[in-house]
Amino acid sequence: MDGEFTERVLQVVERIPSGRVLSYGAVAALVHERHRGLGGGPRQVGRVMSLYGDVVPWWRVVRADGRAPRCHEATAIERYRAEGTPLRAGEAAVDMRIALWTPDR
DNA sequence: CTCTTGACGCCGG
DNA sequence: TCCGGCGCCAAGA
Repeated sequence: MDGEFTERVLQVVERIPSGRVLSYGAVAALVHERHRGLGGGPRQVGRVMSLYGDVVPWWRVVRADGRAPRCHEATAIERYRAEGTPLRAGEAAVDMRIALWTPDR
């Protein structure tokens, strides 16, 4: 791949269950939590997704307010409908209070 | 070395 | 809801 940070990010995203999501910030926090000292914030997670997102369920990583990643809303929404991800009524955004994944452990 | 750019986040207006 | 501003930080130019 590219670096350890990239690998850790992809690992986390890979484990997000169908129908659930994580925000960019949450992914960054998880990586940081499991590997103290390994830098990288939400923006770096977004960078990893733009480069290697095609090998993981990238649509399960959304912005903090539940909206899908920029310029990929259409495809993401399709996936949400396909896997039954809870959406906010009348909006093209995930209902974070229900869909936010909390990895056990 | 100094900008500029992002699949971002948060607060305020 | 839609801005604008600031923080963030790696990668390019």
